[in-house]
Amino acid sequence: MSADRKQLLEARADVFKALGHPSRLAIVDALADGERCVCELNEAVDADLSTVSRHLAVLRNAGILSSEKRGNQVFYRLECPCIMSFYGCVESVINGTGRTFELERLS
Amino acid sequence: MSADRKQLLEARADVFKALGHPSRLAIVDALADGERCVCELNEAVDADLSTVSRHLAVLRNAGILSSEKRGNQVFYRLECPCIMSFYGCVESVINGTGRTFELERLS
DNA sequence: AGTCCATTTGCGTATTTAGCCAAATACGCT
DNA sequence: AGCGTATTTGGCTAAATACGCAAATGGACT
Repeated sequence: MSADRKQLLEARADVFKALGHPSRLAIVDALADGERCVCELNEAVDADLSTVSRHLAVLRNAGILSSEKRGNQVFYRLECPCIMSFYGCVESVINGTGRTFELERLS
Repeated sequence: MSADRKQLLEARADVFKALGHPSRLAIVDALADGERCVCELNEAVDADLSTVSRHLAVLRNAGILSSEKRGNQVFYRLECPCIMSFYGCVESVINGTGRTFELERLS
């Protein structure tokens, strides 16, 4: 396997790894319809604020979120809303149906 | 957060977690155009056969792959090929462009 | 029963990740 | 400068994950 390919696979894996935690998916959901500050996200996640902050860092490092400080607060937003389009397929995996819903057209 | 929602988020996270490893993504790629036996997949992955076997188990448990034993070989296949459609968006996350390529139409 | 082949599993170790608390930082306001 | 609010970071512990080696399993064939 070439070094380039290995790098590509690692880069992709990092994105999926970042999505691989329920709290982080809750954060992504909460950002689906626009930016939120950390304190709002904290309410969506049922974990210590410091833990939420670390989850946010994971998502930001993966390139999934971007953040902007305004005044006292830090606002996070989805960098690539296309992520929301994963769920149809993910749900089909979960249900074990093999169905692909809307995304079928793309394959 | 309701128990149902928590369960949904965990189920989704399990799928992403399963995809969150470069060797497992290499396996998924190798299965993109049809089933393969373990020994073929082993060649695609540069790791001990026992490690590959465990990666396969992770993907199967997540519902991403299914397996069938024929003769003394085990064949794996992608249960939901729609997963391949994730890459456009994932690539855009990696590139940090915010572009969504083909998937944009779906959001 | 015995052998070969393909795959999985038991087990030990090393690494990574998640979580919390407490301390640090950054900003706005007085 | 000093205070209050918002967020991040240091440090620790517990739990989960990844890995290879060696042993076990299961099927096919003699």
